[in-house]
Amino acid sequence: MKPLIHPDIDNITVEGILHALSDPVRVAIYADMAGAGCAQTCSTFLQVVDRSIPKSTLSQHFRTLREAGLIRSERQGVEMLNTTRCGEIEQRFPGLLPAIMSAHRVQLMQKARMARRKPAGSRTSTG
Amino acid sequence: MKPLIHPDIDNITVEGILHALSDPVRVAIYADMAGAGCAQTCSTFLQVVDRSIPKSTLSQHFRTLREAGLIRSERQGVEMLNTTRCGEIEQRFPGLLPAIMSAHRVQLMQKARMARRKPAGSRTSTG
DNA sequence: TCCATAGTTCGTAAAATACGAACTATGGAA
DNA sequence: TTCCATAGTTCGTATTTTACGAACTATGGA
Repeated sequence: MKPLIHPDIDNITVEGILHALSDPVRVAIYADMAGAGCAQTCSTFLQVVDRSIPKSTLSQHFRTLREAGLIRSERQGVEMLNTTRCGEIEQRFPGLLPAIMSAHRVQLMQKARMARRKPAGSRTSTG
Repeated sequence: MKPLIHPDIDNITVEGILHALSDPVRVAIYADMAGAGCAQTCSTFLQVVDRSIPKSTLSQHFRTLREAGLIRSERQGVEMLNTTRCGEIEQRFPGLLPAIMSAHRVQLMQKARMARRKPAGSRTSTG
């Protein structure tokens, strides 16, 4: 098993962060993790991401988050404990993650409103 | 020629914005455009992005920015005038774009510092 | 030693991206 | 009107990235 890669704080890039968080599954994972306040295992997120996502795919998503510098993963017995690196990133890119998380919440709330308005799976046609 | 697609403000997603700005060429274009204060043509950015980038590729980048809702493009005679939609987006996702642009500037400044420190094209080895 | 659990890696099919060639739309000159 | 130049788009294809099942690795416990 190859050792996990955690980039040094100075090698974390804005593009890497944005790319990592531009995927709905990953941003959901990250948001949940940021809100959790304590380290969480990978499998925890099988519940967060309600679709039954293959664990190989989930593993890749964690790798992407890790190599973008967003999270730190440490083996703890048979499982893997993940924590966000938001403190470090806040130092390097002040306000970036809070703004993304805030925007993410705005979007979640809007989605919830839309779902309440039109129950079945219909979408607005946007030319 | 198909009509240009500009998503309605309510259909602009955080993921779409992050994806669009997760490319170094696109974020450079967007940053320049946001700083310009007036509409700019596509070809303007051939200078901003110093690499000689093919115009088909540049066109695709503009399309990505446009369809993510970040910019608005209007034909003006023989050329295309582009403006950011930062006002609208600020309403929907307050603070998101300023934070990304700020982080981008931090990164540019760090790169400039590094380049001054080590003139030739050498990079830090980050395992 | 054997098994279960948690996650990684590999192989391959599907999707996204880059870029040259060909095309479209507009404006100006002959 | 016809022809040409400019600015940008679209198409075709090679390359890169991503998704996911199958096989593998690492740890803990019976």
